[in-house]
Amino acid sequence: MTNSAPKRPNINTTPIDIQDYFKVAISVDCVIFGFDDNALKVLLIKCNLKEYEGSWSLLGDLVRPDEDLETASYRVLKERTGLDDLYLEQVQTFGGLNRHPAGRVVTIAYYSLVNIKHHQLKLSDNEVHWHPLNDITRLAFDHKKILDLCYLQLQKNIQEKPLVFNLLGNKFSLRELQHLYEAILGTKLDRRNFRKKISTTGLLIDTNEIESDVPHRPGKLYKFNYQKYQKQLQRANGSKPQG
Amino acid sequence: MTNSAPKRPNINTTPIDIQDYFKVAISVDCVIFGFDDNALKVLLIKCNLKEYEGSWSLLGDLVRPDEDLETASYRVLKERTGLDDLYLEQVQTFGGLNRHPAGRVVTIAYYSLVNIKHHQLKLSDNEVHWHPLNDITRLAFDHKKILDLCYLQLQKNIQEKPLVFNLLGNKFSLRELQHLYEAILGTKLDRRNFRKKISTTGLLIDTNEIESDVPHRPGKLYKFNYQKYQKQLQRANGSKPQG
DNA sequence: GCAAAAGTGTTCACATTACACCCATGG
DNA sequence: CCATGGGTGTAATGTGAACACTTTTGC
Repeated sequence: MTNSAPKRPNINTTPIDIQDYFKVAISVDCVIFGFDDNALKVLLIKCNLKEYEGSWSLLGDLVRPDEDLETASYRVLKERTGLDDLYLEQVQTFGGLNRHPAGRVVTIAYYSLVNIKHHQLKLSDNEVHWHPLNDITRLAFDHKKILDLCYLQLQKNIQEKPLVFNLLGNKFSLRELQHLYEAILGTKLDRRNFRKKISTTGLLIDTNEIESDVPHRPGKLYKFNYQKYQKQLQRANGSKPQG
Repeated sequence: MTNSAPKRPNINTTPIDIQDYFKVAISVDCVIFGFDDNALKVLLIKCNLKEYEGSWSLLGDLVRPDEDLETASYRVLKERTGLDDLYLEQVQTFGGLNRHPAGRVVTIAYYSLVNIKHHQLKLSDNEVHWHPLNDITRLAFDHKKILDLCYLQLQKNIQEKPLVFNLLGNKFSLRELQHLYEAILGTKLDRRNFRKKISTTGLLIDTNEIESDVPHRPGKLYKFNYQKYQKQLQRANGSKPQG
């Protein structure tokens, strides 16, 4: 913000009533990624605006007058997935003039990663469905653009921050984890190199359990070491360059 | 966004008139970095709100009703520096409830890099000044938080994208460039490794000129190879993982 | 000739890549 | 016994970090 109108008339050369500025609505849109059947999926809802009848859209809502952006995005996440202990990352803000038929709506995009199996029963609203990312070609509003950017952001982040564990169950095999990485990155990975890389992070805890019900030799099951991850994060931030 | 109120009453459990949502203002705030005297600087303006009298703030303005976010941010940049051929990067959006005394103002933060010498004469508004980044301890509103985040973003970006050349003159020596990197990263760099690294990018053009008026052996002067950089960008984006 | 910075290569540690075989399980 | 994936190591290559001496110029 905002050294706006009063004492600096040179900035706003065309005089506009200050009240004309306060006619925007803010929304949040959440790109909620899930992982199932070795495919990345996104939670979408049937759009209820006649302009986009039959289209799907991201999960979003207007930000309430008494609500800050984070509160709103976590509210949407909670309302749609029942989950409230997840990480939401702000990605970008979209403010095109005609992106919403109801008026000027500026939207802030967030993404989150959820375990499909953990909350699928809470999807009470049957207009909400998981869609394979690769099948999504069109969405309402500018939501396809938002989705693409959030996916790109996810691809970037996975290299630095192994937060993708949220997409898997509490316990998982290295195969599941590798398939997840492959789905996100859109590439095949070398099994031995992948396991070495993961193992050097030291972020996996061997549960001493193995898979069952797999039609092949069962793999070991691991848990994510959240504590150790938190400590690593703190160390990393503590040793940042000055500033 | 925005599957807002009408047909999905379960989302908004407390009924709020749709018009209550359209009472927000949007602003852009630009963190304009410059480089001079081997120090990173930021362009600040004296805040003209009585609530923050005497404080400095970032350069920002309300987004006009008929203006999208990019247009607004480039307008602010142009108005304050006279420059219109620069790169502006959106960093994050800040929407805290009480961040602005005039009402709910959600601001989108951008940063840009400008050459101080190239535009200093155009700073007609004498309430606008360059401030060494390291001297800035307080700003109006939440602008210190915004500044810190933009600086962090700049530090991240410099590793991947050598856009910082905008901070230097058309021709520059490797010493100037290294000092710039050191100022941004807040660290000392090894001269030989730095020159090797820069030289392998192939993005410098030897102008066959040398410095003058330096009290030591003059260094070669280089130009940034924008064309080659653009091509590298395109190649990099073309070979992205599928999506 | 002195101060100050330009210019220049090698070595080492570490990370990334490519690559192949035997093992355990379910069917 | 067959199919499927589990589990494992090594060599080659590339990348980042550390490090010292000679050269050129202004003063």
